[in-house]
Amino acid sequence: MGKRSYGQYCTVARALDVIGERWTLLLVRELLTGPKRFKDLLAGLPGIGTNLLTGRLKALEEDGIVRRTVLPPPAGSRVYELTDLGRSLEPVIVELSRWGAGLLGAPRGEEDLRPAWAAVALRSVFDAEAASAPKETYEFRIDGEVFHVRIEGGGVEARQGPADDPDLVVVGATEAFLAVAAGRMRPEEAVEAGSIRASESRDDDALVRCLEMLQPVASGSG
Amino acid sequence: MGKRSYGQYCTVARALDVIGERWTLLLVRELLTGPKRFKDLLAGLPGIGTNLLTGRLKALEEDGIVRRTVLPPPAGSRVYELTDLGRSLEPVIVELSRWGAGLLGAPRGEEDLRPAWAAVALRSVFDAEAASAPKETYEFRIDGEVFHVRIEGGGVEARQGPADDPDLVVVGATEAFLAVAAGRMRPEEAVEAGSIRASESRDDDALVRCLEMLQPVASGSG
DNA sequence: CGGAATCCTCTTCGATACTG
DNA sequence: CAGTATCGAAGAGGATTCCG
Repeated sequence: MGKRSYGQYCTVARALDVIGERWTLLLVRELLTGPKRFKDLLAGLPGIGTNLLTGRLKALEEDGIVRRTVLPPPAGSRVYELTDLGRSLEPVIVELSRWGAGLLGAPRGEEDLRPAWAAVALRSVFDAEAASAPKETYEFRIDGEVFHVRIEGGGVEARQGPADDPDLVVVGATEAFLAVAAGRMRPEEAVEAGSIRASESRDDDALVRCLEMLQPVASGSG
Repeated sequence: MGKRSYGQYCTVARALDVIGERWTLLLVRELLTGPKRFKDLLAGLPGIGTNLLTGRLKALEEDGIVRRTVLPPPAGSRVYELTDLGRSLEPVIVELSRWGAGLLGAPRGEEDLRPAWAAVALRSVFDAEAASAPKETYEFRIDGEVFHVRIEGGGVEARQGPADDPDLVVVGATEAFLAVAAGRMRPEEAVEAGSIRASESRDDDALVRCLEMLQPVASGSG
């Protein structure tokens, strides 16, 4: 069966023909921070069901957005990762994240909460400020999971795993990072309250610079 | 019945909870160029069905993205328009459009084709170059429908209707504009082939500047 | 463990017809 | 025109099972 299409010769419609179905962009979000195994994806997409995940992955593979690979030893696990075309969806996710940040109030009852989602939100906040930022690398330890954000040449990369030689290591809870990224809490508040703290820092200014980049969102988004 | 939600405390998921359903972002695309009546929306979203359009509009109204208004006299028609929150979705549409441009080949058999979609695609191309651009206004007459693009202070606005005092008026066919916006055809080619032409211009350089802004995409997107 | 396939129920979609 | 009502078709989603 051919997939459903809007049947419009339009750039936006064509994009949505490919990545507009339910779960698809969240699947891309999961892969944005690095390759993932099938069961990792299942865990990051609560409620999707194995059949649907299989179907989406197959469609994305056919469209050249996702690729199956085997991780180098000693891992050796079969994983899914984004192709270049898939990674070029990053600006879409970033804008969605920035828009969604304004709608994100307090967690509702029984809503899932994962460290990786805070990493994506942080990435979209830094993205807005990266143009005027110096080259810098931050490591985030969010509820035990480790990510790093590299800011360089106006671009931003957020990936899972530790950074080598980070300028700053920040430790905190998922909800605190999300509250800051969504502009619900000023970064200094979070630091003062102890829900976010610098654990290692190359120089004292690194934390200040990091917080300054997170700052504009708090005031900017209405 | 509450609407379906991913149930994730995540900025991206929250955005998709609101605008992730089928047709919703295309509906926003339609309103991006200005207020529209119900039947205009139906015409711009072939295949949607009246019940679904009604439902989507109602949901968007409840979420503060769309507002019902009456156009000032002599029009006096009931229309739907974007709120500020709705308009802030523009970056999302722009990025989707830029991503989709790379996938947009030649029109497939029986695909719909509307002038307004070319206007949206043009807007997303200009958006990338607006930061370094001077203040300028272009009027586009696409298969008889009139739009204008205003570039000012790094921002871009694309709306339906004529511009007052445009620096340049460009006339052409929908498909030609889309081919250029998608990078399938270099702007000078389109001009040489006569499928796009300047009908009025404040100075001779206006067309050159306009084409230069359209140029980088042709080479940039694979 | 990593997935694919099946079954069943529910919701949503999409097209048409109908009403204020 | 601007919607509501209706109904068959398609997709979502949860459980379970099978296979390598």
